[in-house]
Amino acid sequence: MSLNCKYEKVLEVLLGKWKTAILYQLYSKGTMRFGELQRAIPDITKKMLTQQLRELEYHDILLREVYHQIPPKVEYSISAYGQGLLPVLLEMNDWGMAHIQHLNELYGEEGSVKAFVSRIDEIAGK
Amino acid sequence: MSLNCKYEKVLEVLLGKWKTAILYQLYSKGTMRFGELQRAIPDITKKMLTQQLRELEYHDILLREVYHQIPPKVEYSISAYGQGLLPVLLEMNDWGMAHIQHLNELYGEEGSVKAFVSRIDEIAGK
DNA sequence: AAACGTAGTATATAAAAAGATACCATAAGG
DNA sequence: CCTTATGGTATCTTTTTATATACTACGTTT
Repeated sequence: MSLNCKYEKVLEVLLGKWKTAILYQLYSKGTMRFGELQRAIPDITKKMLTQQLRELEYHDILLREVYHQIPPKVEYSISAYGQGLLPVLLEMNDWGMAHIQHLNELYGEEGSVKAFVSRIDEIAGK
Repeated sequence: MSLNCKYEKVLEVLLGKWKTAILYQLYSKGTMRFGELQRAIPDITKKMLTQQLRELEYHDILLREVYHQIPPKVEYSISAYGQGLLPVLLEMNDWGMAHIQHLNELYGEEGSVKAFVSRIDEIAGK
């Protein structure tokens, strides 16, 4: 078996409450400005958006282009390297959708978070 | 594009500091007892181990078999359904290994966490 | 009768992540 | 000369996660 724990690296790259939403926007829409991203992702703060963008940029998933003008303009997009992550995300996506279905079958519609918590309590015998 | 944010579900399943290690053990070794898992994963506490096992059990990734004897014996293994997660993990694994390599090329060997932090600071202009 | 082994639970604490809010620089437009 | 727009940063508080440590149940062994 060639599973050697390195898939954790993917988790590291995707880790953070907002990465999913950011990547979804950028993979779908191509290029977006900072403010555009912020408007597209309700409730995210500038701080969080900046932080998560920097982390993705560090991992070379994102490209950041600064236009030196005032008011400032900064554009974000998926890098060429970052495109290579897409197939992985798509496979995760497929499994994820099937899993939501599976959880419904196991625990019913109301499911997801609510059922999750109470099921945990139940398993724990509370 | 069929990326619709559901890959987040995989993250949810894999979320938690110790899930990676637990799954690694169980996918590799098949069936393990509670204490065996604890010994195989240095530094994990019983509390964390129990919690993470329960979460994986909730998601039907794991099977928990209780032998009613004293001292107690409880065996954990990957469920049939959980086997379906393996291809996803393997693909994540492949990308992860390549990514570690990519980060080395970008930032050098000492890299990973240390370089990560300082690079973030650098990008942030500190 | 006390100690051991197993698979936990309970409770309190510390550390990490996220959120709220205020602030900054600068040019253009009124 | 005051306001607006943009893309942030700084600081503090709250929430979420993880850790440390002690405790339990019970049959078997010493």
